[in-house]
Amino acid sequence: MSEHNETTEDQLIEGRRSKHEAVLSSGGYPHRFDRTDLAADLHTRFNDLEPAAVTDERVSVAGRLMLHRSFGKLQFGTLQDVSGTIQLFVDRKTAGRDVAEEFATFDLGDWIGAGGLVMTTKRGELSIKVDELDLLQKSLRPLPDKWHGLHDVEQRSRRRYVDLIVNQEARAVAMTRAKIVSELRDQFCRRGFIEVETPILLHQATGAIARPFVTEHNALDVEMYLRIATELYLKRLVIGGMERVFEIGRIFRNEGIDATHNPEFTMLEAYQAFADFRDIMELIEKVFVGVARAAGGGVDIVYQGRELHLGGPYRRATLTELVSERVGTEVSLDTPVESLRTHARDAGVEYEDDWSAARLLSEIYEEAVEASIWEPTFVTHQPIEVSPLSRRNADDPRLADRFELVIAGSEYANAFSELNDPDDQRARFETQAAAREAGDEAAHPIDEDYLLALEYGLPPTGGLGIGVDRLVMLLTDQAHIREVILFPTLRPEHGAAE
RNA sequence: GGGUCCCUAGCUCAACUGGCAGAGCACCGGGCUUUUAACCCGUUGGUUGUGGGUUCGAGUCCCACGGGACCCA
Repeated sequence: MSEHNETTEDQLIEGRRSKHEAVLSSGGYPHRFDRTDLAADLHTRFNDLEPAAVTDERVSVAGRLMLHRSFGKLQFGTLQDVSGTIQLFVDRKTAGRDVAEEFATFDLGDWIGAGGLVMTTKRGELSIKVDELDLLQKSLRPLPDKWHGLHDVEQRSRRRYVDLIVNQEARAVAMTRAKIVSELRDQFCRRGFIEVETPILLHQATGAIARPFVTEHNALDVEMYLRIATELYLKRLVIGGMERVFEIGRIFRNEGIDATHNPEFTMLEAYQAFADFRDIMELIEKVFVGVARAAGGGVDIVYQGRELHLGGPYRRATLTELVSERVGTEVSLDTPVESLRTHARDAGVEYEDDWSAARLLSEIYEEAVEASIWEPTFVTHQPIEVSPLSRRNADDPRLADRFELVIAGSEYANAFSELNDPDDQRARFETQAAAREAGDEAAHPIDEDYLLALEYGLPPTGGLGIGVDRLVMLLTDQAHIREVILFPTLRPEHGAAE
């Protein structure tokens, strides 16, 4: 058909485009297509069909043409739909010349619809004996290598649609993520939690210790911030009497990008009135078991080549216990700072001279302990200094009734008995504000409106936050967050504007 | 922010210490009635990320820029 045989990308596109234009000038593409079956359903339904069988079952399927094999008068195609693949069998003799010739003009990647009888080949491959074909939409661009697919990590992220077309793994992760999120929602709804939506665009970024994205509202002529947590709004709702609330939402933190951080990520936060942090531990154990099952792997999984057990109960250990284990001797907030400095040094942890015992302990934990925890562990009773929104422990007010759930060396959940004393909360905010004054941009600002709300009374409440992306990584055995986010944040492709 | 490495055909990858840019897939042409990444035969396809420099000669060496990967902070 073409007089020149050039095959740069433009020319590959040109060949497809001329077929496309031929379709347009002869009436165009169908606006819809009646499909009777998904590929996967056909495989289930005709599982028992013996080789070389032809049924009288007429079906129609639709999807993308992924492979094409031609034998002169016989053609085979692999059609991929959302559920999987099914083979198309085109016999010039039975399908007719028109159908056979049309099929031969299709390019890999084209969206097609096909109708015919269900059959199996001599080798037993379930197929459709095609006698009707529709080209639903041409793909003007060639697909990546049919065997190697698309490997380039950057292109897989930038053109996720291509990744999804050619890489089965990418599709599986996306599907599993959807199941996980759906199961999370279900787990909380089933327990009487009400799903809510709180603002993303705020006058103050509160509820966590992180740098926000800044934007502006034109009509109000004010600077605004994208939320860094949903925490304080959800607690306002508990104050309002919505005793159990949760939100699964996008959170934005203006920080670096690495294997476990994307500037926008998904967090689930839930708050339960009349519960404390110990109740929340039990809740999380149940939720994680349910979610692991929904993800299809069960509670005993393998993450990055190593076994991991998500069936509870999980180990509970205080932060000071874990640090004591690490340094080989009993330490606590009462250990002299000198001695903690020595332990820090021995553990290779750098510190500043003005750090308190609390700060030294949490630093040793973060730098020298957390990464070595493998099986799920509730690390409890963080110092108050690093927990500005947590309730104090009744026995030792220097500690928070708080925990982090650590699995495979990273944090999957953060939870606590919520601080509901408005005066203590004000004092904590003021401490944070002082740190902010001293140059710590990420320190928590004072949220006067939240303090006002607290004065109306927050009942004793347990709350939690779960990093959904990391949970998906865990359950899909992915080492990088970009693999579980369909469109991860990237630099603009052709350099930054300006 | 610091360090190391990578960018070659649409895709996946080659090209010894600087010496004629190549293969497989895809595409195009031919053959083939049960293939499974079909196979066989024959073509075609390149501003080696961009811009400079060194050199008789640069994919290869140097500099800058763009994008990416990994490690560290």
